[in-house]
Amino acid sequence: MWIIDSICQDQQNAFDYLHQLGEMEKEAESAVDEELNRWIHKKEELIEKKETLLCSKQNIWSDIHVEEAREDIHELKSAVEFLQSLKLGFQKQVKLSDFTGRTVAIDASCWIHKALAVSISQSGNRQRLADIFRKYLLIVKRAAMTIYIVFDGLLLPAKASEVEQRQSDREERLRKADNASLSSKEANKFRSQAASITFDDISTCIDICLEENVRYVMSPYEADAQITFLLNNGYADMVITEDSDLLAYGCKEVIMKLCLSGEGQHLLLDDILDGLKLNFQQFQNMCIVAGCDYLHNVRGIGIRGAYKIISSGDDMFSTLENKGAPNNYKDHFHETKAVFSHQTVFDVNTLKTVPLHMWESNTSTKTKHLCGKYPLYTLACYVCPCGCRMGVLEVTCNSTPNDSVEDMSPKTNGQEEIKIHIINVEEQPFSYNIPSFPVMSVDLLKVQYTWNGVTHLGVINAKEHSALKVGNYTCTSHCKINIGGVDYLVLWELHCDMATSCSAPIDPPGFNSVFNDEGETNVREVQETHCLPFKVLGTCYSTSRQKALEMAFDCMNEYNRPVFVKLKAEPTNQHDKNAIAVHIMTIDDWDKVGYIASELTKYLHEPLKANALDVTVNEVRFRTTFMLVGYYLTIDITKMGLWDDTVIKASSKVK
DNA sequence: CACTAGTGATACCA
DNA sequence: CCTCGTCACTAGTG
Repeated sequence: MWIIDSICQDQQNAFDYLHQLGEMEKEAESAVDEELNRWIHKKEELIEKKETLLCSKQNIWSDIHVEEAREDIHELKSAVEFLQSLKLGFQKQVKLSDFTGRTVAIDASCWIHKALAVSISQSGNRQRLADIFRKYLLIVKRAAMTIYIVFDGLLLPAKASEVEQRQSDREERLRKADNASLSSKEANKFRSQAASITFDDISTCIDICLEENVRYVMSPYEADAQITFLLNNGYADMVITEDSDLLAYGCKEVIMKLCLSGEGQHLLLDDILDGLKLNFQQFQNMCIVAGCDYLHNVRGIGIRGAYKIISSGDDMFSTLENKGAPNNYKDHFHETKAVFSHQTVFDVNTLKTVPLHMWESNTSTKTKHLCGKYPLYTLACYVCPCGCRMGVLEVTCNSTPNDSVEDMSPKTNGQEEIKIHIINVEEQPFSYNIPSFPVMSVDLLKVQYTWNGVTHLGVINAKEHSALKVGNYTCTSHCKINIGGVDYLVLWELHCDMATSCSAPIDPPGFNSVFNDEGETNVREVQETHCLPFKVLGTCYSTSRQKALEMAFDCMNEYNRPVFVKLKAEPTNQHDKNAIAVHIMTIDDWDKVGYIASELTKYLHEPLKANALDVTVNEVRFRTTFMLVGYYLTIDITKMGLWDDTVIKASSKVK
């Protein structure tokens, strides 16, 4: 604008100026060009860098097999769905009590994750984690099963993109949670989705295992491989887990989807193999061909495609190449197979890390590295099978698999009994942080003891043996430990040779005799009755209802004490004059926990008035699906004569 | 038609 | 600083 003005006022000057401007523009242009070139160059650099990164990402897949195996889970779930669709009937609904006396290995991570999600969605913090974890533990204990809890091991460096993706997902959810327009309840739900397991959480759960005298194993890498090892070597008979990938590892007997009522789905690998007419190797191949992360499935090959290829008996690699598999597919396939077969696990007997299955002699060193000999050292914790105390063992692995753990393995078997004489106990405990695992720390006391006439240095758990005196002891659980370059023997479990006091576990309060009989007598005397389950709605409406139901759950499952139910019409209910509320009594008071579905109330009013209904608890169920977390109640309503078909239909339709 | 890949919605009563 | 969802449905493909 101003230039037009000046043209009008002084043409010559203006033209000069325009000329100048033109020169300036030229300069500017070349400057822009330069800048542009710089950026183009930079872009090329970045692309190059990105390619290098991508390349190295492929090369270091050994480090990330934990992440990748996670992908398998997804695919294998569809494998199970597929099996279901074949209607093989391999899956049976069972109760845990059917397995009394068996030894079970449990994948702890699914419980922790579930419990954490519940805790945060309910209260916004992690406080209830311990509570819920213990509940799960107790239902297995109550079935009188021997337990091995298996925790996931050290985290390996994960794929950068994967981690970023997950991180951003989590941040997105947290951002949603901070949205002010949401109620605190909704916000907590978003937070629960963003929650991730921390070392503290694991520590909490380990403490619970110790308190409950439950053996646990810290797996060097994946819990799944560790569990498979326990099963293959007879340390456990069966598995409890949420994931079906245990089947692909070769676990024979799996219980999935265990809920707090003690019910779950029971799977036998042999049934599945029979049904599919495959041997185990073929089954495992099928699972891999159907796709996992670092060995992505060939586009267009899903679970059925994989099944067809495997069951046809043709050479699967040529078939897959025809379908567009990349050249290196075969190599990657074998590497995947190795991770499934030879992943490093912890041998609870020899206290060494070993491959899940022995290596074939001609396996390349490179492939061996892929299965978890990589870290310089790892750690395994266990509770000795004879006693109840924890043993800790530091296992150092060399980076070359061949001379893996020979030097560092303890000379003594941790379960072998030794008779010792303690001659000196230091007064001041010191805290020992277990290397590479930040949360595990124990307070130890240094002691001197003689064994076979030779004096040794040892340590004892300060908490457990605070009042330990000099004298003769039998040690039933011990392991070697190295502190500041000095070897000590950790004496986990000590029995004084003179005293034989043994504190029995405390039984839950015995309500049984008082209540057990009367609840059932009424039902039995009535003949020609018909019992129908009714779902109770609105149980998650308020925390008071949830609290009452939680109490009911504990009464039924922990104390074997009956819970009484009654129906109560609410003619004064503002929304529906026909409303029928459901009340339960646990200890001494009636609590309203929900309502009968509105479409069913009309069938109940008359017999209710006539006092002709008998109402009992069918089940209290704890559910943890997305956005739906809490205790749900189903009641049985029994009446004289048969329920009408319309009622049966309507009742089954509810929710 | 059989199968796969991708997407979106999911919850709380009377 | 820190681990995992699932179902039902649809559009697309060979």
